[in-house]
Amino acid sequence: MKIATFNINGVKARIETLCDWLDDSAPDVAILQEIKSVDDGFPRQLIEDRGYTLETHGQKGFNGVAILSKLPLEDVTRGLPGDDADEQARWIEATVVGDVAVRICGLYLPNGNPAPGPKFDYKLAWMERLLARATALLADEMPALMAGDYNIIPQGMDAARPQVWRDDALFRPESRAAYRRILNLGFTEAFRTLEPGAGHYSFWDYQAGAWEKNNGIRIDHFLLTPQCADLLAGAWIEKDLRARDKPSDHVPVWVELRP
DNA sequence: ATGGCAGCTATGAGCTGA
Repeated sequence: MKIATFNINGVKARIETLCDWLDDSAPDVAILQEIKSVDDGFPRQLIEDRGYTLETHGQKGFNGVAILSKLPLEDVTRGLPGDDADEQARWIEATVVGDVAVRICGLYLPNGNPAPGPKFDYKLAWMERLLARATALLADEMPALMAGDYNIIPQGMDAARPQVWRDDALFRPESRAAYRRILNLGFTEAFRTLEPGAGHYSFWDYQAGAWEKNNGIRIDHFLLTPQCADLLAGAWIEKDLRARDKPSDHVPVWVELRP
């Protein structure tokens, strides 16, 4: 089973890119972020025509996450537990029922800039709630993964120019420590586990020729529970998509799970 | 990453993103 996470930066602006990608790359499951659309505004028919079941958790204008699957989806939940007042659509869960059932959590972690400030506080508070959900997932002792745009540069090697990001919310010590606390519960970060080298990125800014200069960062990640890590057969970044017409500023990151 | 780009919005100049 091949699973991809992809921050598409607006489903209405990216629908042609998204459909071409589904046709060409054929993920069994796609976890999308920044759909920037309410649920009713999602071009559902184009997705279903391609054989996908679609579950969305949208919001007007910003944020918004979705899960697409060629296999049945069960037990869908929306919203990260822990703060009923949080209205930002950044979390969706569903169980994919294939040869083995896998709990899929799709996330769009807050950016947090400028730091310090209220947006940075929201990021860290959100990560505390993520830690709690991650702890509960581990306690279930089932194959499960949390994937999406983490807005975290885990290490210096995950940025072309790490010194530029030193004070940024994506790289500040508090952000990376919060990310490590989750990892250290016992999760496996799929890509880094299989690819120890530097120079692999999942985002290049639209500005200042970042793509042409390969001035990227790696901020889209798959975190696997031990039972899911046992199934890990591959992990890669679909970098080529960034060079196409009307690209997102992110590219898809993949894992393959094999029972 | 510095403004420069891109997408969104009670259509418009302002917000958000990373």
